[in-house]
Amino acid sequence: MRIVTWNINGIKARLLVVREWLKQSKPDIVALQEIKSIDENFPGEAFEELGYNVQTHGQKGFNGVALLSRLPFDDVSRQLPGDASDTQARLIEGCFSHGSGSVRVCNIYLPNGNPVDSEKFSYKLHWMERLNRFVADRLRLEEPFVLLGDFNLIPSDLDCHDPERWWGDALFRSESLQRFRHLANLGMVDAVRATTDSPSYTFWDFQSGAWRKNNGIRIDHLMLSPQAADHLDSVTVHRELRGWDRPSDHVPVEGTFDFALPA
DNA sequence: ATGCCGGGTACGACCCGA
Repeated sequence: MRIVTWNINGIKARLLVVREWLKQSKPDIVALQEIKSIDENFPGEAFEELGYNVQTHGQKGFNGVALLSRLPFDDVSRQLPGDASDTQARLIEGCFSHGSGSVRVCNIYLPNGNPVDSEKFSYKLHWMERLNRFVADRLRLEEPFVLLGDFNLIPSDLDCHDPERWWGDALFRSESLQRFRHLANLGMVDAVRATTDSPSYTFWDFQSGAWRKNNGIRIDHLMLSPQAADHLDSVTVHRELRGWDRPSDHVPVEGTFDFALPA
């Protein structure tokens, strides 16, 4: 089973590119972030035509996440628990059966948090604390659980072309990293770092020729429960898509799992 | 280079992203 995360930076602007890649690559489950669309305007039929079931958690103008799946949804939930006043659409989770069991896939668009002297940064830190409590609950289920998406977080110097330039940014500073590392301490495995020591950037800014200079960062992640990590075969960062016409600034990151085999 | 691009809303600039 192939499970993908991809921040598409606007479904309206990216529909042709996303459809073309899905036709070529045919992944099983796709987690999209920054759809920048309300549910009613999301072009679900364009993906149903390609064989996908579609669930969205949209918002006008900004944010918004969606799940596409060849497998039917057994269950869907939206919003991160822990703050009823939070109206930003940043999480959607689906459960799927695959013959020999089930997998839970949680798609997140973690807040950026800049500038760090604003309430945006405290919102990010509180969001991460809520996420950690949510993941701790999920891990008690002791089932295959894939937490994936745009984490807006650079895990280490290795994940950054120019660490000195980024250090201190909301994506790469101690308060953010401390909360991200808590996920690993709970037992969640970074799928890319479990399988490679190469930098594996997932984002290159539109500005300043960042792609041409390979001035990238790794901020889109698949984090796996032990029961999911035991079935991980490989991870692919589809960096070639950054060179397509009208690309997103992020590229798809894909995990391949063999859920047919016993752990 | 805390906005150089690119996308959103809405139709003229302004907000937002990482």
